[in-house]
Amino acid sequence: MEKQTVTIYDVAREAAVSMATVSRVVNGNPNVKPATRKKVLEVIDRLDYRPNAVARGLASKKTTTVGVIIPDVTNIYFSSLARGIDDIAMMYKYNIILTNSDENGGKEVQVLNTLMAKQVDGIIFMGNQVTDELREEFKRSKAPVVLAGSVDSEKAQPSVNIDYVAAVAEAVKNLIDHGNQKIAFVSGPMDEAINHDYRLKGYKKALKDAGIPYDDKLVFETDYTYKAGQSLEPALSAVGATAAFVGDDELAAGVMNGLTDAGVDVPGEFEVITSNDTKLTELVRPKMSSITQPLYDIGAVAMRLLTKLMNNETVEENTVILPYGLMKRSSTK
Amino acid sequence: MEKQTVTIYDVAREAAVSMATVSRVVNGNPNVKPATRKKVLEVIDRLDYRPNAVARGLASKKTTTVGVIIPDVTNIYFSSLARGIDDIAMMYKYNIILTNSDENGGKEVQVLNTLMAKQVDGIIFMGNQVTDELREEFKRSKAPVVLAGSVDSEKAQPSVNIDYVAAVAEAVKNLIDHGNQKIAFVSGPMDEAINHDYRLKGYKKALKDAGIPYDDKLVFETDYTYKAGQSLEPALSAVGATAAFVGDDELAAGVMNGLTDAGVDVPGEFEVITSNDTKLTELVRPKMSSITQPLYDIGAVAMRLLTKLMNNETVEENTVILPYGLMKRSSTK
DNA sequence: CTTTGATTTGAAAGCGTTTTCAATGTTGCG
DNA sequence: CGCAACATTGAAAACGCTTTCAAATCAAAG
Repeated sequence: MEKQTVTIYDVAREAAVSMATVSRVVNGNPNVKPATRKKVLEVIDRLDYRPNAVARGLASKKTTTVGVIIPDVTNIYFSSLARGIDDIAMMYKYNIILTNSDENGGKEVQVLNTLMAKQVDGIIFMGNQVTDELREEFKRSKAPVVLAGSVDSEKAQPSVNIDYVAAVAEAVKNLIDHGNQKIAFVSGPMDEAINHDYRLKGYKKALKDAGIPYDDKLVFETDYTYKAGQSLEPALSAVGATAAFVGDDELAAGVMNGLTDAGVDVPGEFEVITSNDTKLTELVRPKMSSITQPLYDIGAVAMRLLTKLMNNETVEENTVILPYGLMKRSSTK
Repeated sequence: MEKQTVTIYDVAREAAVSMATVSRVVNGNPNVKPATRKKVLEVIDRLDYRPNAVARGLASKKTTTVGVIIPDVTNIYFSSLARGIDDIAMMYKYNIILTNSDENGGKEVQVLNTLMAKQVDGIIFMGNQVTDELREEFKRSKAPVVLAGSVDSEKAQPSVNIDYVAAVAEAVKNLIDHGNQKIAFVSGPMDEAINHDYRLKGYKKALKDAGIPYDDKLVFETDYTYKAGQSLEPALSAVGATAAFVGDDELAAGVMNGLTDAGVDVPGEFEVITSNDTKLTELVRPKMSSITQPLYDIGAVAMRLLTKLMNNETVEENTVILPYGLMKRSSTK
């Protein structure tokens, strides 16, 4: 009992018109006499005809789907962006092909290629590192690519971000204003542009502005996991830090809980401020102070930008910077 | 400077063979003389030919993409499943079209239709409620549908889950064993099958086994948000509950933090046990005791099952039940 | 050398749309 | 009533691949 598929041809026959006409009514083309349109619509309804998007894609060279490369859906920072992306995509009738990259360069390139093979109309890339190889692939892509919540030091691609340097500087200044002199900088891999080119820069700037010498013993490079943060406590205490700026919320929750579990009072003896303002900041106790970012909007704006690019509309500014803020909760004084 | 696309025809011409032969080598068909294969491969490489998946999909009636309907990517329970799904999908060369449904029946039906229009080879559905309308759509779909971490009271679709009734019963029994008599049941909407048909059933069973009368004043129906949980404290105290079973981790974090913030000691004065064993359970303080579920595996197994269905392989059992456990952390005695 | 059977190959017909271009209908106006 | 101008329609050619089927080639056996 193989399910029978009804094609545009069937509709044309039943309605006694040509395929072209059916195609017109399906696509809302106005050049169809109302009476004809009605007749066709009735047949479509009666036969329960549904246009085959693949055939449509082949003929029109538009698939109305965009590729989204995400490090890990399970990471709430990125999934928040993804939610913004999907909502706007849906609003503009696009679908999302979502793939996890684990920030693995090889996998990213491979995924990018299959996305291009699938003829996506555009691509949104999230990830902390844009390698040269990736940059090359972006260039060769006929589908526009925009980066969401992700930086490329070369600034070759359209992107949507906040001003990380300023945000981190402000966060660190806040810590300094509270009297902290030894402030740890805790981040993911330092070979990622966002860490060495932006966050660290903001950190150094704040120190410099306050006349505090930079000490690389206070820089902790680790990976973005709760566990990694949690196990940082001994080291943090060892260098005599009294505060920390952390580049990721889950990581921050880890360092905070690690501290607390070791008997260090947060924020009494140690302040921590984090970066992404995800739900997590509210779940932990004490609640974490954080740089605030319009997560959903970063995704949404990136997708909106992509729609323009896909439409060949001229966009005034390719790299958009959204506003950030600082939210004081209970992990800082 | 429109980017030129090279087609199978170009390759055929350059290699002085027919399209059929090129197609064969691209698809790894063994009926090609090694020398020919080599020649074609060289041309493919030289021209940087990449097969157009859309055309391929039209011709072969297979798109190697599956649709995934998820309530909200931002919900870590579901995103954990999604991660399992994507990994296995990738392993079998499939891509995922991911769409958020917000558990909104209308949106689900609509999304389902666009997925079918896009000719996905299969569909994975996540959501707490399978409405009649949805069930109808599933039936009419020529692509197989499997439910992941989601129940359908009619059991009409293949699915992958744990034994919710038993798991909840065990969790509640645990609470009872600790001496609690008034145990709250906190869940999302009771019109969802998973709540009224499974979790509540398990709850009642545990009570009955212990000879404790069921009292519907102890049943709290709310939505799956942190805030909702947090604001439950007054009500919880009012009915004199000393423990709660909660159907969702974020919700549970909310009730626990709400309790704590109101000065109630967890677990000293009030125990809470949650359902999904996501990362969140470890982030909050006290850490939450939970039913454990193989989240990643539920997604992975669902996807694996789907690949079999898509291949028309016979599967021994359509509804697979994965093992659960109980993890004691610090929110219970 | 033939024959025979197996291996390789190519021609061409789809797959289900969109889109172009020409043909046909229709309307308004003098 | 005739004609220009515009509205509506249809025929057929793509789109880029897979797949079937028959033709061509080849190797081994007689």
